[in-house]
Amino acid sequence: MGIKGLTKLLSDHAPGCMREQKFESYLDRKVAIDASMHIYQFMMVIGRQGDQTLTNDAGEVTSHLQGMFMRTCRMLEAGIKPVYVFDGKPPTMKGGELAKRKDKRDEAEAALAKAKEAGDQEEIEKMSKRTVRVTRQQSQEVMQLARLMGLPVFEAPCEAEASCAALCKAGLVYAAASEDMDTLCFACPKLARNLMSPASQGKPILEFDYEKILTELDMTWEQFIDVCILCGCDYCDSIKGVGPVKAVSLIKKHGNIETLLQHLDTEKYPVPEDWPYKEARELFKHPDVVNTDGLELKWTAPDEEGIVAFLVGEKQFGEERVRNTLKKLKAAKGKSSQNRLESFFGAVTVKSSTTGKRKE
DNA sequence: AGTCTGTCTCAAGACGGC
DNA sequence: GTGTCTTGAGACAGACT
DNA sequence: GCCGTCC
Repeated sequence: MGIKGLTKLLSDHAPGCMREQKFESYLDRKVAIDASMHIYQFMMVIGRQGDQTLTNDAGEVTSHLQGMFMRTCRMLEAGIKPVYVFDGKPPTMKGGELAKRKDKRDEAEAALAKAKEAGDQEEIEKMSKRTVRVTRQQSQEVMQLARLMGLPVFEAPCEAEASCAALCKAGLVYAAASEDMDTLCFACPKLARNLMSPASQGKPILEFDYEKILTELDMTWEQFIDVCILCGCDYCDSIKGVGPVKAVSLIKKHGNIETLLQHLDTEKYPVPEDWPYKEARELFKHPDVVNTDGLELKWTAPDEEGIVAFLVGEKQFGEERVRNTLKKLKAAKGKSSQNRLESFFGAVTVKSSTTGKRKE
C-alpha cells in the first residue's frame, strides 16, 4: 500500500523533487525493477476470459511469461537495462497487513465458488481477479526467462523495494522503477514511476529525487521516515486524526515522534497501544537487502535458443512469434549504441558527487 | 473551512490484422 | 522444512477541530 | 483505432 497520501504531500511541500522525464532519456540507463509486482499484474490481466488464463497443455499458467517476455523486450528495445529483483520473505511486521489481505482473498474465493455454481459470468470474472496469486514456481520461471534474456536477477532477502533502493544507493543503477512510494523511505536516490506507461497510456515518466525531498522539506532522513510512518505505512498503524498535513507540521515542530508524543493531546489523538513505530523506523533505516559490495551488474545478449527451448518447447509459445520478437530486439540493439552519444550530449546534466561508490 | 476516515469505485498488457 | 503479497487514485459522505 | 488473440 505504500505511504498514504505521500504523492500529494510531496507535490504540496516539495514540488521540486518531482520531475517529468521523457521515455527516450532512459536510453542506456540501468534501472532496478521489482519484478513481483509486474508478474502479479500480468497474472491478473493477460488472456483471461472468465476464470481462464493462458496455459500450456499441462495446465500450467503462462500469462506471466507472456507478459514479462513482451515487456522485457520492449524495455531492451528502448535501450533500457533492467535488473529484476524478486521479493523474498515479507518482514514479520507486515503480518497484520498480510492477514487482512488473506481474509479478503478467502472471501473472494468463496464468492467465486458461489458465482461458478450460479453461472454468473460477470461475477466469476470479478472474483477470479481478486483471488489471483503468484506461486513460487511462477516467480522462478520468470527468473529463468530473465536470465536467458541476459539480465541480472536478484532474489531479495526481504522486500524487493528495499533491495532496489540499495542497488540505486550503491550507484549500480540510475533509479528504482516502481509505483510504490515506500521506496523513498529507504533513501533511494531516484524513483521512477510510470516507466512502462508510455506505450500503453502515454503518461510521462515521473522521477522523484530523494535529496531534493529532504532539502525542500528541510528534514533529515529520520524525520522524513517519521512523517511517512505518521501518514500510514505497511508496517504499523497510524494515529487517528493525524494524516499527511498534521504529520508534516508536527515533525517540523517537534523534530521526531518521541518528542511529538510528549506534547500530543492524546485525548484528541489516541496513540495505538504498544505502537511499534520504532521498529518500523528501523525497517526503513536498516532493511535486509542484497549485498552490493563489489557487485558488478552485467547484461549479455539474449540466448535465443535457450529462450525458444523454454518458451516454445516447454510452454508452447508460437515459435515464429518468439523468434520475431527477438529479431526486432537485435535490430534495435545496433541502433541503441549508435544513438548513445547523441542522447548523452542531449541529456540532462547528471551529478555524480552525491554517492560515494568507492570503498576502501 | 480544513482535515481526516471510511468505503466505494475502477482499472490495471501487448501485438497484429483488419 | 513449508507456505507466500497488489496498488493506487479518485470520489464522496460524515465527523471532528 | 478497434478487436480478437496470445498459450
